[in-house]
Amino acid sequence: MQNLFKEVKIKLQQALHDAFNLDVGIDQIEVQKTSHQKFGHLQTNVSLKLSKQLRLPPPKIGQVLTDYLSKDNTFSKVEIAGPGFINFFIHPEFFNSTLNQLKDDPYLGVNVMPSHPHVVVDYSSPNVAKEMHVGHLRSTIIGDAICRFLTFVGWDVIRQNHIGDWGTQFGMLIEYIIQNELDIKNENITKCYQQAKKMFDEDTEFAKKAKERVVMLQQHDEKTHSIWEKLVAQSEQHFTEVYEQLDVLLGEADVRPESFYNPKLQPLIDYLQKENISSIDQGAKVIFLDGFKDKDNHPLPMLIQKSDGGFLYATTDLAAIQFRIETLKAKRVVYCVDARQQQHFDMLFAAANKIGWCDESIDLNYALFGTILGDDGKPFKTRSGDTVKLLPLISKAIEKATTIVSTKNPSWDQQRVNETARTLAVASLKYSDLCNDKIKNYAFSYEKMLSFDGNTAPYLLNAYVRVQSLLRKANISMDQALDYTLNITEQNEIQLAYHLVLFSYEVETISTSLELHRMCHYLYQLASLFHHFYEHQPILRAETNEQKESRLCLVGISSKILAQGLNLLGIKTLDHM
RNA sequence: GCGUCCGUAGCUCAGCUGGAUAGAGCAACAGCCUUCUAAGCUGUGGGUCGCAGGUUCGAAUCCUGCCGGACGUGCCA
Repeated sequence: MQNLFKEVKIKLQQALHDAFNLDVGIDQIEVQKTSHQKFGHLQTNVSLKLSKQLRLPPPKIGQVLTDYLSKDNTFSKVEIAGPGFINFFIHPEFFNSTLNQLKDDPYLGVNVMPSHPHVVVDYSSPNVAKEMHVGHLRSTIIGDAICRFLTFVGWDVIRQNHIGDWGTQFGMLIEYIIQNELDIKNENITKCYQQAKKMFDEDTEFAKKAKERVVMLQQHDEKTHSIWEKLVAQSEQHFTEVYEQLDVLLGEADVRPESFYNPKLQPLIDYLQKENISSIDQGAKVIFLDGFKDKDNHPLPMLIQKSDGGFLYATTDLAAIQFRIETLKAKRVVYCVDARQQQHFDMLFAAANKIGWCDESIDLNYALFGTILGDDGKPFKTRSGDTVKLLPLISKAIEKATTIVSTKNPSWDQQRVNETARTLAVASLKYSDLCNDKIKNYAFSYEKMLSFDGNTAPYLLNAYVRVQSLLRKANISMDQALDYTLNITEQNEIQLAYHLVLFSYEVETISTSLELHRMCHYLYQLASLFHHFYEHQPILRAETNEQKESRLCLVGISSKILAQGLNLLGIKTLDHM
């Protein structure tokens, strides 16, 4: 099924050919939504664009095209307007037939890729021996939604959780644990880590031992390695708990930690040296890349091995990108990372190109996001200035949602309240993060995200709940509603139907651009149009049975698309609230 | 200094590859529940799109230069 824009473009292409003997590429024809209902549904500016080429004034071109296209029964009206726009009014019959087809399509009109190329999505990436905190929230939520979109349109998605489980910090932590004879099962590892860090900075003797411990870890010293393994296992348990709480897809199979790449680093460095891709500068091994400058305007290289022989995060990222391209056969790689890392990844991609791992057919990209801010406009912290841990943050959202749900439904038992509140809280956390352009910083607020007014998860879920309630009252399932024949006639039915037809276009656009907030705005608009329709058209009390069935069908399609859209964002729906 | 990103209503934000009179929500005010969940709907007020040029039939959008803010800028990640 073509999306509506493309369908109209093809018609225009044909019209230009027939009327002016002019062949124009489909990509050069612009068709867009009108800015105003009174201008119809779609408009094109081709007559303005082609005026010079055809050596005719825009209104003249517009008139010819309008006469030609008026015969097409897709449109109820085609008119020229303003300086030469052509406005298209779509015939309700078109919406009826399109939606009657779409309702049985599991992909809801979305064009699914015929082949299933591999895409690697790198996201979440917490660190072992540290609790997950607010800094991991956006990567986890955004990455999860991206995976869901890409899977839906046909990519073979390979999730990669690049866990930080290696490096000097483990030397000091393990040394601290051994010296104090601690059993890590009974310890707060975050506190141990802070203590170890403090000693490392203050006590030179301890620092020396910690550095020796790093070497022992790398050499697989049995005692050292077994403590490390326990630390990793304990942390992974914590990560799993967070992922379950957030309903994200990440599991143990998606973990590919830094330590996995460790054996590959020295051979990689040797290879790059041998091939003269890297060089030695100021005692360190580096790759010089065009276009990167330091603060003195000198060439800024990517540092891949320190002068003491140690590796850096660029080294591991380099090994990882090679693995993803060569072993995982990725045709596309998406890094869901903080915008502050942009330059690092620009260098990484440039290096991958320079080394020759990828050609133009491989799309290396990032989904950059801004910082979560508190009420004060500064990075979100606790009152005492500490980083906000994820589990308490989720708990607090659930707690606030519980109050809201139990107030509204005093007769519900505790379990029902808890389950509903959990879904509502997680939906709110995710939606408030996803609904703004991700490159921008955003202000975190429990009150706003849990509000039923405006562009929020509760508002959308409520629209869905009203639909479910309606279907219960009609005593039919959603599938039964979809079996009815759609036959819309009223203005607010047409507005809603028009919006529903555009779902496929939105999904396809987002799968390329990764502008997840577009889906939020699409769904918000869908919910508004639905509420509008619901308030103004009787459904169960429609005048005729045919009208009632048509409206139930429209309700069914609306709810199906609403649920699918939310699902792509990683948000679960509710039947009652 | 250089680089990246951001600047749209009092507040939080949309505005896609340039298109007609720049849109939502919150907050403020005024209406609508014997009638499908009023956690909803309807209406009113509120703007030199940071500033100045340029390109264009046409600029919030593209280009250049400023102003303001955030971040980055070789041995942390």
